[in-house]
Amino acid sequence: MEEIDRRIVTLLAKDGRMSFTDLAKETGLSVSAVHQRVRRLERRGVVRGYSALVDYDEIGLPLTAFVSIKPIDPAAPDDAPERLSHLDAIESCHSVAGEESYILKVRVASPLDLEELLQQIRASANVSTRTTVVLSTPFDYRPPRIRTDEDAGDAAR
Amino acid sequence: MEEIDRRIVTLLAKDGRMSFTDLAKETGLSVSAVHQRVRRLERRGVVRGYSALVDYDEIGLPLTAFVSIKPIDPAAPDDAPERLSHLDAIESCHSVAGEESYILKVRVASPLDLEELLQQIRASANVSTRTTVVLSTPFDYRPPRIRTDEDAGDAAR
DNA sequence: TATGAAACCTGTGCAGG
DNA sequence: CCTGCACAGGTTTCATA
Repeated sequence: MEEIDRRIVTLLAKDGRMSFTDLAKETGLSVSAVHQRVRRLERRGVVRGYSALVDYDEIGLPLTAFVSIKPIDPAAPDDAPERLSHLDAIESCHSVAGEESYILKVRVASPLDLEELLQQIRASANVSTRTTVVLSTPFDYRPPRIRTDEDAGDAAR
Repeated sequence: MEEIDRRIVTLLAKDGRMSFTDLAKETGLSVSAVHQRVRRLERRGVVRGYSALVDYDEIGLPLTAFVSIKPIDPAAPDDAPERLSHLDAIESCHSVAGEESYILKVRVASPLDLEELLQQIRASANVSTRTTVVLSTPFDYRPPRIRTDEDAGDAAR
């Protein structure tokens, strides 16, 4: 991906509703050229979709927690993600290196709902859980800084 | 927030670029009514913004990690978030209950970049770090299920 | 890939209930 | 808080280079 595509993705990550007209102004391309590039980025999966960022307090899900899970039976096949995906309180599921096998991020309305969710997680995936409650969120969902080719050198320096 | 607003937010969380016309169709309201509601939701901060969801592998940041931090000097004033916000590899920063004080989610290009970032984190905020590397991400950024008023009872059951 | 022009569709403001 | 209308501006396609 080269410079202009990077710029487009950066802009759309910051403002997912930016118009093609504005993207064209920012990139110096014509509207149609930008249009083609955005569609291509979507098709290639560089841009996976668009989302409104929501205030979780406002929508009645003020309690966030990280839940690390570990299989009860380490010999059993690991299909935790499929077993957990029906629980829509789970926002994300990452397989991780370390003592536990997955880290989940969950959003619930109350401590009681968290308790119920943890029971569902344990029952659904046959795992033990370790929960870290979020107290506040100084920042979240910051858009990525998209690497330029020069950045590639940074790590080597 | 009542039913129609909830529906609008749900739809925009799933597709941040959905047109007002389509939102109107989905809600049964006129375009202008939807328009007013969306603007109001934005003004009230229920909708905090819009973002393109990006494939981090594709943009050259294939390595994700969770970094838990703990102050070296527990007596010092805790201004870690401000001290860390300039590091744009940090996507999110949550203050948490538990042994550590914050959990950061970071995105970098390589293990070497992760090493460098950890040094910067430790130096910038005078903290120790504990890092959990993400191996794969079965799912992420799932849109929330917005609570209906009936959901309020769930926890009590 | 790029462009400009044409056709069509949306966003937005306003008058009115 | 709703609707419908008007028009400016955005989106999308196409012919062309």
